[in-house]
Order: sequence, then structure tokens, then C-alpha cells
Amino acid sequence: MTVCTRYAPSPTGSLHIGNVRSGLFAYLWARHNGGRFILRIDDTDQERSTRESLEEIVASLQWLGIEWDAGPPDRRYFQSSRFDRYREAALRLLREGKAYPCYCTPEELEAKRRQAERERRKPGYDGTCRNKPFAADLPLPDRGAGRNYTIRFRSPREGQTVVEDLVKGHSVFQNQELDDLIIFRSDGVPTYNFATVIDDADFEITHVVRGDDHLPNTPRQIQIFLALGLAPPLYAHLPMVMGLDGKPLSKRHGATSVFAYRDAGYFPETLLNYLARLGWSHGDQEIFSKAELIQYFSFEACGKSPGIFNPEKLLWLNFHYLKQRSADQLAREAIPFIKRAGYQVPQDMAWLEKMVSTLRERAKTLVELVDFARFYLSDDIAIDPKAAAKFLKPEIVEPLKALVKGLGALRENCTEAEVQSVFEQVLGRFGLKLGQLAQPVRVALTGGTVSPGIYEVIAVLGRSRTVARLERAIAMIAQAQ
RNA sequence: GGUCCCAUCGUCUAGUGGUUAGGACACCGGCCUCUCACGUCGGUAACCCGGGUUCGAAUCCCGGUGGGAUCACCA
Repeated sequence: MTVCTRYAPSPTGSLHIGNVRSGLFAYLWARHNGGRFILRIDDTDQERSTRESLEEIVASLQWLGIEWDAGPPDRRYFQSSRFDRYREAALRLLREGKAYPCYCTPEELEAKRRQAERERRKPGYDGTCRNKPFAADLPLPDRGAGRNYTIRFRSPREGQTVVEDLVKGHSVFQNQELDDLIIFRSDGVPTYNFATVIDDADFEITHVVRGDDHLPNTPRQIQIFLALGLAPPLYAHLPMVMGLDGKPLSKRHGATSVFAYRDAGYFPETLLNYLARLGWSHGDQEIFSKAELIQYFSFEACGKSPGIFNPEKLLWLNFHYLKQRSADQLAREAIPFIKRAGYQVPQDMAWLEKMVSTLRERAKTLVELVDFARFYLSDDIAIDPKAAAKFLKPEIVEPLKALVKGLGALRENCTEAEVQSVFEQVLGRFGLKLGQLAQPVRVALTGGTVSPGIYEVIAVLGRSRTVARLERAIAMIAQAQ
């Protein structure tokens, strides 16, 4: 049987980074085995499902490069279009006595739960309706039509259910611990645990890969498979992702959606690599291409304990991919960020490439890169007063003037080597060390004391912008006199 | 509270009975240097506790402790 995995998010919010990791692992396992990967939309909860959320899920996965063999826009992979199928399966269970109607109201159930809690008993369903007789041709509930009851699965009371999990190993559940869960709500909508079983069976899912928060559901789902006369799939429950404080990752921890990271200037390779490496390893290797991930992935190499999401390591990884990028790719990727920062986008791609090349080793994200690039992208630079006080002093005026003269004689698109030789002449003439001249020039050109190498900066800026800024600095010093 | 899962540096992890317990991020220091970085070299730092099993346990077993998940007409 060919391997088939699925990722089944519900479109009720942003695509969360901890959640997408389960999808990634399911994807990797399918690809590793040359199998199929299905994207299924768990939208039985019509109230909370939104179109925006669905679009974000699709766009996030596409951006990450997690491509599906079946799924949206094909409606067959939306639970909301499969209700007939769920009804048919539930009816069958009802006819066979493997499910039964429950007339307890939500209020009654809630009261019983509270009562059980007070008496320190377990809060599960007590089986009030389990043995009440019901009509052989009882239809499914439909509150609107006056059929105000739910359908519960008749879970076996004896024996035990064993989950052989590919990552967690062997877990045994006593069947008496499993209460009779609702498979159809009184509004005629199937519940998650039921719909998911029918789908996994119909789509011939061989491996259910998901977060370990689903582990307690697994024995119940296995029992439904069995009641339907179907063989359950294999399971792989991945530990969850926590925030720095050890609590499950949530909005409280700041950025958690895939889009948030994309917009913060991270690369898809970074996220893929980081997420894979969180809870999975291949010896001492840290950097993995998607192809390597697919090649090496196995559940055996997955950790069993929850992992803490470490933004600093993510940043380091992004830096790695940023440094490694070709100048032209980086230039292209920077454009939307330049636009968003409010700068005019330079039309000269060769120039843009030169620019990003000088920034490549000091920016960790695209956002940072554009941030650093402000003195390239705008002539409206603010000179930091502290830097000016320290470096733009009267004694540097003459060397700066000499520099203006020397640089002014160069071509507009001067090279670093040409700039360097002008600097050396001036340095020699005034008996200065490079640092004594470079820092004032840096302040004049960039407004601050931190920038790429001064020759690089000048080569990118070009002759006239450089000369103009130097002259402005000279004038500033004169004015301060 | 019941049930289930988990436990190696601060963090991600390697390790499957015998290792000076390895790597990565972060941190600290040296070198490089026109600033900041990059790079490079080095350093600090871990087997949760207690019992077994064994000639020998990070590794196997049991118990404790701690963390997590779950117990909906949500998914």
C-alpha cells in the first residue's frame, strides 16, 4: 500500500507555526516514501470557519513549499462537502446498535459534570441513554425538524485499546476509561472525532501524523474504525511546541503565524529547516535543504518531549540563508520590503545587487537589511549628533576637502580600488591612519558610526552622492564653528 | 482530580551498557580589522532524584519528583 498522509487544519485562524510543523512532518514522511500528501480542510464547525483563514492556510503552505497532491480548491477535500458520507456512516452505526441517541440536554450534561467534579469522580458521560431502546429506523438528529437529540458512539466497556505510536511507542488505554462520545450533534453536524475517522478511512490514509494533543482521542478513533469494520491507520504523535516560558506557543508569545514570519523578513527555507530541527534530528547536522529533509526524515529520529521555540536560533538560521543567497535573488526579495518601508524602489537591479551585497553579512532578516540600507535608499539622512560631535571636527576639514577633490575626479560609477587609491593619497598627504579618516567619512555618508566598509559604501553611493554628502558635512563643521 | 505522554548544558539536540558525555544557538574571551559585522580560535555550561539489574549505567527496570496533554453537542 502506498504511503498516504494528510494535514487537516481547521480554517478558524492563522496558520500557527507549531501546528504547521505537524503538517511538515506528515509531508516529509509522504515524500520520503514516494507517497501522497493530502491537505484536508476540517471545517465541520461552520460557525468558526472563515474564508480568510482558508486562504491564509493555502498561501502559507504554498510559500513554505509544502505542496499537496490532493486538497483545495477541490471541494471533495472539505469536510463541509462530505456531510452525506458522514450521515451514511452514522446511520449504519445506529442501525447496527453501535451508536445510540442521547436525549440529555447540554444543561443536564453540564450539571452532571459539575456534580462528578464535586464528588471527585471522573467527568465523562455517565451512560444515561446508553441502554434506552430506540426505534430501528430512527433518523439522524435535526433540531430544526424537532429531532432534538445527539448520537453517541457505543464504546466497548471491556478490554483495552492499544495505540502503537510511531514516535511515542506503545500506550495502553483501558476501554472503561473511554466514555461514549457524541458523533453527531443535535443540529445534524458530525463532530470532529467522527468525521476525521471517516475521512482517514475514505482517503486511505496510512499514517496519521499530528500533534500529541490528539493522543487521548486516538483510542476512541480506533474504536470507531473497528466498529465500522475498518483497519485503523498507523499513528505518529508529535510533541507540541512551547514558548520560551515553557507554555504552549500562543499569541502571547508574539509572532506565531507563518505570515508573521514571512512579513518579518524570514525565508521559507529558514522556517522549514528550523521547524524540522525542532523535535527531529539527523546526527549533528543543523542545515538541511528540503531535499535532505525528505531524504533523511523518519519518526524514529523524532524526539518525544515538547520543544521550546527559540527565536534566536531561528534568527541565526535565517542569517545563514541570507548570507548564502545570491545577490540577485536577495535584491529581488528585498523589493517588497523596500516598498513597505516607504522608500522608492530603485529601478537599476545591478545597483540593487551591489547594495545588498554590502549588507549581506550584517543583516539577519530582509527587514533588517532594508533598515540598514536607509542611507543608500534615501539622501535624506539624519546625522547622529553624538557621532558628529566625535568625528566631524575642524581638523578633519582639510583632509575631507582633499578627499572631495580626489573623489570628484573619478567616474560616477567608481570602483572600490579607485576609491582606495584616493584614500591612500589623502592619508599619505596628511599623515593620517585609515581609521582617522574613515570614521568621519562614514558619519558624513551614512549619518552614523556603523556601516559596511567605507570603500564599498562609496562605490555603491557613486561619486556625486558621495561628494554632495561630504560637502554637506564640511559645511556643517564650518557652521558649528 | 482521573487517564495518557515526557525528562542530557539556559535552548535545540547527539548518544541505544564501557565516551575526557559530542554538536548547534545564545553567552564570555583571543585573533582579524576603517566602524559594525562576517570569519576564525578558545572558554563557561547538562545526564531531575532515589532504589535496583550489572564487573560496569545518561543508556535497562521500579518508585518519586517535575513538566505537558486531555477529560465539550471545538477541532
